[in-house]
Formats: sequence, structure tokens, C-alpha cells
Amino acid sequence: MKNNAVRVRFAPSPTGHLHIGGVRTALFNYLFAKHNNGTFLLRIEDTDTSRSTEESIQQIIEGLKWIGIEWNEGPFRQTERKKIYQSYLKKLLNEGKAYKCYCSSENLREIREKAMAAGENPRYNRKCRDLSEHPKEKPFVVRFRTPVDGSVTIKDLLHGEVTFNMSEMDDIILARSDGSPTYNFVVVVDDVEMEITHVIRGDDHLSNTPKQALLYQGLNLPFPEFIHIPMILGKDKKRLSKRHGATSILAYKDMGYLSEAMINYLVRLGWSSGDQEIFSKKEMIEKFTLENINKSAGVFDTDKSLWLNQHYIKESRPSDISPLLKKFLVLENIISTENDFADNEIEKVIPSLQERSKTLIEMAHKAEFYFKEEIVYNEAAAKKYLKTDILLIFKEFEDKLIAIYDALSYENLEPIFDELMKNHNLKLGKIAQPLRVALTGLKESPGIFEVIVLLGKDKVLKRLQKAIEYIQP
RNA sequence: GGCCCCAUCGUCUAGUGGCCCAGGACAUCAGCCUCUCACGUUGAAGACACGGGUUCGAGUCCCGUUGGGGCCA
Repeated sequence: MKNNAVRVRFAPSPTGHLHIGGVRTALFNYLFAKHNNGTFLLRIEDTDTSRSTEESIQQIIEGLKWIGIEWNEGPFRQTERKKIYQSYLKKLLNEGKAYKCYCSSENLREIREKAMAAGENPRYNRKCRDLSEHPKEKPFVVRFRTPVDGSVTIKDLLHGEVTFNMSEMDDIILARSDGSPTYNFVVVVDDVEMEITHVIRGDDHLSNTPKQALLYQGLNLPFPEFIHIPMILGKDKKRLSKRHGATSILAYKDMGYLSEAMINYLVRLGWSSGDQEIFSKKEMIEKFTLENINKSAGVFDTDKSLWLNQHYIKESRPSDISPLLKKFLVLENIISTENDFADNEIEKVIPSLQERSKTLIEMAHKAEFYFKEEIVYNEAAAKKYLKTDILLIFKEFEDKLIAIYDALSYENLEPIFDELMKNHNLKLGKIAQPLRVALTGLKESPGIFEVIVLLGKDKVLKRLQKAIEYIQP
């Protein structure tokens, strides 16, 4: 039945980049909706026109799309819904549940400061609550007639019942003097209008909830279910911010994260299903229930996110990674344009790098020696390994390589190395390491056979020649 | 400051009164594998914040303290 169909929403304000905490909130909403065959909607809370930007809206959309969270309805924008808020405001005013307050903000600040000085809770004195005469042409805000005593209890599916005393509450401002509706009011109207059944949001909103609950009561409407999920903290247990590193979801994309890794990391931060660590999107949807959400705040752990990223890089098909890697190769100035190398040339190199790359950027850097025409020797490595004692072996290897007419392969390379080892009474390492430096310039690389095969005969011979000249100028 | 929320290894977590002298994962350390780096694999170290109750029995329930976070300014 439609009546008990789950409807949830993600409602970010477009005042900056899309924060990973926001993404996690969106994800929990999305998974809850999908798990219950419900509807997930996206609502842009852009009433604060001074801080909202079109660019942020695009970032929100791009971020959600990247990570694979799709919405069924929206994006709705609050700036397009002003008439709706006005009609609710009028209704409340007409029913006497709200009133106009003419107190100036200076006046209010004075009251506040006095109260603070007296060690009391700063509150509005409700001077205009029961005004019989209304001054004309004086600016006013609209306030809600908050009950004077008693308490509100909200039920939160995670936290249970939470009670707030009316004595703590002010007469909530519903509309500012310029007529614009305030956050707590707009949220309630929208959630009502959009028939939201479950409000899943960060627990920084828990303290706002009693105000909203009062408005539901004022409107004679039943509460939706509330689920306040814990926040994401930085390493120092402070609210996650730029100081802790990247907080924007798209920054992770730019750092070479795979979206599968990011969504997997985020779902396990504050939610679990037994001991399972790796989840496909399908599994998340199947297994996601509110009961398994944690109540305490979680610290974002870069190490674990990198481990997951490496895991998904390892598991990926090279053909899926290659277009992404290509972009990073260009961005990191390793190849000059996307047309420099054919897709299959990039793709064939990937298996050698998958298990040694935590990010795609790292993979791009490790792939450099495959694509650059000229390699630069790591100084320490060259000094240690490119010495006269290896010269004969390099020359012998060169000769043997020239004699091969087929494409290089593990099969035709192995006998060559066996022979070199036997002739010079050396272990493979003694030959492979200098060769590695000659071919890659590096101390570490994929397996030497892999490197030789992937580089191809021409490049190998060229680099060998260069190494020989380096040793014996 | 007032109000609200939270509290298991460094971190993410399992645990829903006996199965727990607390399990898994990341990170750390050591061994093995090995042409380097990784991967893989084996093992080690590492936590129920503290104090009171309740109960035959508490990580698990209640109260307080402490600590952290949030909201309001």
C-alpha cells in the first residue's frame, strides 16, 4: 500500500562541496529506501540565498552520481517552493498558533545579554505574544506560540525517547523580518508536503527536533519516524573538517579512489553486518537495516579507506580501470594527451600494477617508466647496481635478446635467465636487480619478467644500451 | 554556560544477561613466500573509561562521575 511505503530524503544545503558525512547520510537514506522498496528523494535546501551557490548544487549532484546514489524524485529546490511556505505561515497565523513579533534585533540582543550576565538562559521575553494592537509599518518576524510548560518527547528509532522541557524552548521564529521562512519551519513543511515517512539525518539535528516536533503538533500532523545517525569525526575526535584532510567526496575521486571503495568505506562507518567488511552495492541494500546502525560517532580512518581502495583496485577488471587511469596519466603529466597511447597499451600494463597501488594516482606514477621515452635513474639505485661487475651480463643478455625473433614472453625469457645464472654462478636477484634499475630506473617495480615483456624488445634493448653507456662512458 | 546525545583494542566494529580470561577488520610488529616493491599467508601485541548498584551471574540493565561530541547563542 502507498500509505506505508517508505519515503526518505537527503536534504543538503548547497553552501560548499559535498561533505563525506553528507554522503554517508545520503547513503543510509538511499539504502533504507532501496531495502524497503521505498522512494528516495533529493531536496536542495537553498533558502539561504546568500550562501547557496549553483556550483555547490552541481557538486552535490555530481558527487552522488559518482558514488552511485540515485534519487527517485527531485532535486527539489526550496527557493521554488516559497508559496507553499507562505500558505502554511498564513494558516498558523490565522489559527493564532503563530504571532507577529515587532521587537527589534537590538532589543532582543539586549535581553539576551542581560540574561547571560545574570547567568540565566538567554530567552525571548514573549513581549509581543499577546499584543492587542499591532503597530503599522513596523517590521516583524513571525513566531510560533510555543506551549509555556510541559515537555515534548520525540521518538527516535535509534536513540529511543528523548524528552525536552518547554522551559528550554523559545517562541520559535518561523519567518524573518524580510518574510523568508526559517530552517526549522521549512524542513517541517517540506517533509510534510513530500510525505516523508522517515527522517534520517545527522545527530547534530537532534537538538532541532523538538522545535520541529512542536510545529508538527501545531499543524495537527503526525510525526515522521526520526533516526539520528552519528557524526563522522577526524583523527582528533573533532568534527571532521578540512584540517583533517579532504572532506569533499569529489576530492576522493580526484585522489584516485574508486567509488566502490568509497561507498564501502562509508557504509561501514556507523553500520555493520556481523564481521563482514566487503559489500557490493547489492549486498548493502539486502543487508541494510536500522538496527545495525551504531550510536556513537566514528573517526574517519584514511588507512582503512586506502586498504579498501587497494582491494577494489585489485579486484577490478583492467578494462574498467584503464579509462580512469588514462585521465590520471594525463593529469600527472606522464603522458601528454589521451591520444598518446591506445587503450589496450594502457590496459595491458595494469595487471602488473594492481596489487601495488593504493590509489589510481599511485598507479599512474608507478606506470611512468612504461610510457616515458626516457627514464631517469634513481640516484641511489644506479650507484648501487649499475656497476662494472654487471656489464658483461648486460651485454650477454643483450645478445641473447637480439637473437629472439618471437614476441617476448615468460617462456622464451626464462631459459635466457637460467643460462645467465649458470654462466656467472649468480642467483636471479643479482641479475634482476641491476636489470630493474636499467629498465625502470627504480629500486622497485613489478616482476622483472613482467617488466621486460610489457616494455617490449625495442625499449628493453634501448634502455640496456643506455645503461651500458652509463656504466662505461 | 544551559540542554541533548554518546562511551568495547590506536581506528572501524561483533557482542542484545551465562556461548566472552571478549571475536573480526585496518594499522603496527615478527615469521614464511620471494628477483625488488607489493600481494598472499602464519603469528604476536592490543579494548569492555571509572565508581556504585540490580542479579546466582554484567561488556550487556540502572544510577553517578569522567571524557568526547552536538545544539543554542
